[in-house]
Amino acid sequence: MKPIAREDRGLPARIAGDIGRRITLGDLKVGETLPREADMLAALGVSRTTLREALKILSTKGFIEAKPRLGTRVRAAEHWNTLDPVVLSWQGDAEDQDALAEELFEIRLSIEPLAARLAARRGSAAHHAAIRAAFLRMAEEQTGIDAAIEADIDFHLQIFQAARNRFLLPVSSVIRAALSISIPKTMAASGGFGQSLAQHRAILEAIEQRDEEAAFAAATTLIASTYKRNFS
Amino acid sequence: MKPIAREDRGLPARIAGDIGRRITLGDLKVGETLPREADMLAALGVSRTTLREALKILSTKGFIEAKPRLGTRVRAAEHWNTLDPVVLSWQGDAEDQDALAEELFEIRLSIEPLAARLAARRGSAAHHAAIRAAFLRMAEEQTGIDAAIEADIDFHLQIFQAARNRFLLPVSSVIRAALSISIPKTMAASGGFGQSLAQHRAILEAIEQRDEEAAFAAATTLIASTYKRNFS
DNA sequence: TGACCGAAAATAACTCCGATTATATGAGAA
DNA sequence: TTCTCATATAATCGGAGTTATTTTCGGTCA
Repeated sequence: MKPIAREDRGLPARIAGDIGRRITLGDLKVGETLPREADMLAALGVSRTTLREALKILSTKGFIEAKPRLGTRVRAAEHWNTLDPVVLSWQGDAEDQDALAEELFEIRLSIEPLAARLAARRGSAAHHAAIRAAFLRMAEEQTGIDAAIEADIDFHLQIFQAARNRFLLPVSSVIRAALSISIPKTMAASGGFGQSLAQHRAILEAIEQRDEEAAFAAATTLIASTYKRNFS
Repeated sequence: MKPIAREDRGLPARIAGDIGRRITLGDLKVGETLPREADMLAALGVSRTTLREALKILSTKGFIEAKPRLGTRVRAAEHWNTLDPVVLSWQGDAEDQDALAEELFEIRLSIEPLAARLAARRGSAAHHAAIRAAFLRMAEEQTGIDAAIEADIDFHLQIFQAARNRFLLPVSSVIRAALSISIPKTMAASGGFGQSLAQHRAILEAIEQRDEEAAFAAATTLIASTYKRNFS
């Protein structure tokens, strides 16, 4: 299983990350036209193709917009594809991380119960088995803290898989990236782990019994209490 | 105001669309390695740079994965960035459009009430005014059917703007693309328009009075009844 | 004299091209 | 079995020509 998602492979991706981070940090401001192609080539020391691919990446993520004669401009934050895990990792360096985490919880509180409900409704037996397997790995005493975190993340992802909704999957990739950051913080509040485990079990059993409402409610409880542990 | 979002500008984007559609249509199957660079160059009649930028676009949308010596492979559908409006438009040509529309309604039913609640909680006066303006344009008798649809879409988008949640915005761009397809169908069920208008008004007033629960409930009602009009 | 319209120039992104470099895989030998 | 090397393929490079859009300048009409 790969660590998280290293999409920083390749020179263009790294260049795109450098520029993207400078944008999220406010170093490059919205509306500003960044240097001309020729100037950036000299500054970065890469070839035109590499730079162009980097800019293409930023463009598909909604960060920039290139027009002839005008140059390449930084687009407003509302156009950014915040759900892209890579974009999220760029924003992870920004200073308003608490606000970002709170906004993420708002959307998780809305999405994860839905995923649990759909997983109960139309998840296959194989899907349910995968969820259970992740839970067992998580509950296993012997597993170390890192493996438990990995299993926790996998538990949530398997629920999204079981929901069989194509619009849910891209959201899950964000949640994966976010969980890998927030779970350790949650774990640190020791004693919370036992409670968290019981809440995970409640979700699992509701899904296996195809009790949609119970699954929805259990997921709501879990996210809400996780939210409280992180913000109070 | 721009028509919807013409991201088909540029030759690489068109090539990417051609290949992307072939993937969503199942012409190119998952796991399959598509032809070598050199062969595709000849088949498409474009330059290497153009093809590479097209493949880069597909890569950022999670459609393909390129590795030296192995070739470029089609990734599984669960990696696709379905929330990308462009990807949605590609899938619009696929055959299982009804299932896709149903999945979209599932997520809208979960997301839009949240957006309405947040808009009521922390939307500024300017945000609320923008929502009201969209509603008035929509209610105006004189406006033609096309303008009314445009206003309807704008109404929903303004709510997402007012919600001030960065993770909600990328979702809204999908809903915009989807609404432009589904609304005409809904409108066709004539008589529904009057009811729909009243439901929009209920959302607007709840938001303006900062009544979070009422806004949440009203949005739920609207989406649910829209769903029923489309699927029964 | 002032405002408006049209054509040309300037600028920057866009497209194309062929060569070179890096890397991963698989075959063959130790 | 393990290590090494050949090979196929994507990744990177740099340059030249093309296209599109804005700006500016010149002319015309009121």
